[in-house]
Amino acid sequence: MDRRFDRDQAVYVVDDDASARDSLCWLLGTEKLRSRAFASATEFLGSWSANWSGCITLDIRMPDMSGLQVQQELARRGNRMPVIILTGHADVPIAIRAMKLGAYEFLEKPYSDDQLLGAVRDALQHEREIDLSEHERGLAQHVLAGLTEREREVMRLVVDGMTNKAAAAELGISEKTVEVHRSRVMRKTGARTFSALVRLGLMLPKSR
Amino acid sequence: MDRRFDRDQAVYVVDDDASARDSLCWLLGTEKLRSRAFASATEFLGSWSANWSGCITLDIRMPDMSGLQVQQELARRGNRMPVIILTGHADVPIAIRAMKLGAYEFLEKPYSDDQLLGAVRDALQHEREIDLSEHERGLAQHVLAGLTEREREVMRLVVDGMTNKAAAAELGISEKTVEVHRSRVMRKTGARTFSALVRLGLMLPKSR
DNA sequence: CCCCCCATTAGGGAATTCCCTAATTATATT
DNA sequence: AATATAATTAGGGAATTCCCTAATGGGGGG
Repeated sequence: MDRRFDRDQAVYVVDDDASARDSLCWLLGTEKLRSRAFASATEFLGSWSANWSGCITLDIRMPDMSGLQVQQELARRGNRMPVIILTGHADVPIAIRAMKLGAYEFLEKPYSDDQLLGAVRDALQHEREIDLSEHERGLAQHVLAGLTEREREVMRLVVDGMTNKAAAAELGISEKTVEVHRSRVMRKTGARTFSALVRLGLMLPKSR
Repeated sequence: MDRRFDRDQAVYVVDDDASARDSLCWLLGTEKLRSRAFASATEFLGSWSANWSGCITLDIRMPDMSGLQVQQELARRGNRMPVIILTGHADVPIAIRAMKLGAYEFLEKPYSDDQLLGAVRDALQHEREIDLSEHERGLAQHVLAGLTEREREVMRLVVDGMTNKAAAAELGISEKTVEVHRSRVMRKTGARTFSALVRLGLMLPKSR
């Protein structure tokens, strides 16, 4: 259920030029890097999935859609993989736009094998680090999702600083009930201390 | 004492070319934007202060130091002002490096007045927004700084989830003492609930 | 129809927090 | 020397949390 453990990284190669694709994938293969090739932006965006892991190499000049447009679309969809722009027809304004759109690296053809492999390795490492820090958030969301509606409600109030009594009054239920929910929340979330619960609660969708 | 209210933004113009400086400052003046000019990187870095507010326009090619080096130095010093690169001798690799160093905008000479003013306005707006969200952190740091060493110590432990008893054992002092420190911390910080204290504590320099 | 999950309430006891007053010692400031 | 601040400990009482067991009613699923 938790896709966050599909941590097999791949390099997603998007380029309309078949020979460029092939040589790139071959190069990556020699370094034991898994790659997957796409002949067009639409093909890539069509199969893209939010739980892919790795990085993307993107050509700027493609027939169906520019690489910058692909970047925009990826950003809109919440993509987390670093994007490496590879292009033979670059100028400064395009490079700047790509970087503003969040590109991780921007290489002009011709680039050396080492440049490319270095960029890919850095990107993969970067993604691992990003993902690591977001892993906790994911776990938090997961356990939080396992709470019942009422439990989340109670959690929100007590984490916000209310005493059991105040929360009970707020919800119009008995203090004893709040107590039960609260302890169940602690058990389900695995929070051993109240402060741990507060920290967890910061990831709750904000209340009122 | 709290400099965060010195919110007068200025545009800090760094360029070794006197005529470029002058025309830029004049242009900014016509739009009621305050500016301050520096004829060299060293002059600018020499007067730079952490509590300046506004944005920076930087030439890349300067005699004493390159604009990229200035960016690095600013980053090292924890500069928060957006940097706009203005240069007549740009190529793609330089542009990419500048962006990776965190440049907010990168304009090639000749640029239009509108381009420049647009970039400056965006940068100033951006800085205002950044600063707004960091204002709370600043306030937190401020109240936290008003605590004594011992109080911070106790706060760290209890916010970390320890009971008074456990914290007392950890510090080798009486539980009663911890109690006193704890309540004083609550009073000094203005935290009315424990959860508020925990949230405040998240801004404390990391513990063990 | 029975079983499980959810929400609810209850009693009771141990541990803890919260808040009050009060006192001692050391260090630093005036 | 007198004052102020910081750190320490103490007693006591009200409020709260924490943890245990126990029971009731409503919904769903098998």
